[in-house]
Amino acid sequence: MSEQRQAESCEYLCVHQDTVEKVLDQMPPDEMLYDLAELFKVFGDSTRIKILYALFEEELCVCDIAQLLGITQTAVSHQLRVLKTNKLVKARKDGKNVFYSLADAHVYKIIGQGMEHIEE
Amino acid sequence: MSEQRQAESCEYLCVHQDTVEKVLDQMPPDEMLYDLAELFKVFGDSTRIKILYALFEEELCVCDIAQLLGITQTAVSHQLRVLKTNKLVKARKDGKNVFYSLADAHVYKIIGQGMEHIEE
DNA sequence: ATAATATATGAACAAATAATCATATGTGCA
DNA sequence: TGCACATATGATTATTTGTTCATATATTAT
Repeated sequence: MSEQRQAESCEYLCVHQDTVEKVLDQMPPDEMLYDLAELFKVFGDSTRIKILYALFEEELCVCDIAQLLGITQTAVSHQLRVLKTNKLVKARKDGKNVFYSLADAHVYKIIGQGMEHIEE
Repeated sequence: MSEQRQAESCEYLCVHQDTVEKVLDQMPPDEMLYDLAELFKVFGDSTRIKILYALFEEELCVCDIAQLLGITQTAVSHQLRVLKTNKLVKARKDGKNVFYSLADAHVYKIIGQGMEHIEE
């Protein structure tokens, strides 16, 4: 069926068939590219970026983050859930508080690379 | 005004004030974090990720990309515009064709870091 | 047990966005 | 000049998504 859609999409065939096939060979599976987009989507929101950046320094509880960013506790909780689901932060419960911290070093690296790009 | 919202956001002050202030000191300006989110938003769509990945190999014209991904030329053009606006791809005109290629090495690096994270 | 606080969650709403359709622009060729 | 093709663009629409509001859950102290 993918063949059909391709046929529809480009009727007049300017296409360099050999090039297209070569590139197609080296493309990762669709599912992986989809997951990758999903990951970047998580970074693609300023509230979540701010949360991640705040956690660069040290672990913070939900209410700390809310005050830090000047947004409601509810909004923070929702976004923390997104970040946690995508394994970008981890949670540590301590009494009534839940302290969040970065899950691993990839978060630094990804954000770092992004920073480099916009600083041009 | 930011002060007011902060006060509203956390009425019961579980907040560790010293920690919050320390983190606040080290946060980049809001505008930068906003730009950063905008950049990642561009990577946060599977069509655009596929286009970028396809361009890893070599430059491609619009119609090549359309066939490669099995989507319409119009959809490709729209997304290429987003990518170009954000300086992730550059265009080279050759007769009726417009060939697109990656704008710089950051694209590789950012996607590479993302890949590392999902491969776990 | 009850009250107070910290966090989480579900539903609803508003804003953002990606694809589609129709059409415009630009380029090469007869 | 006129036609065919490659790409771009504007408007519309359907979907996604972030916030808010109301409320639920969990923990501590009285």
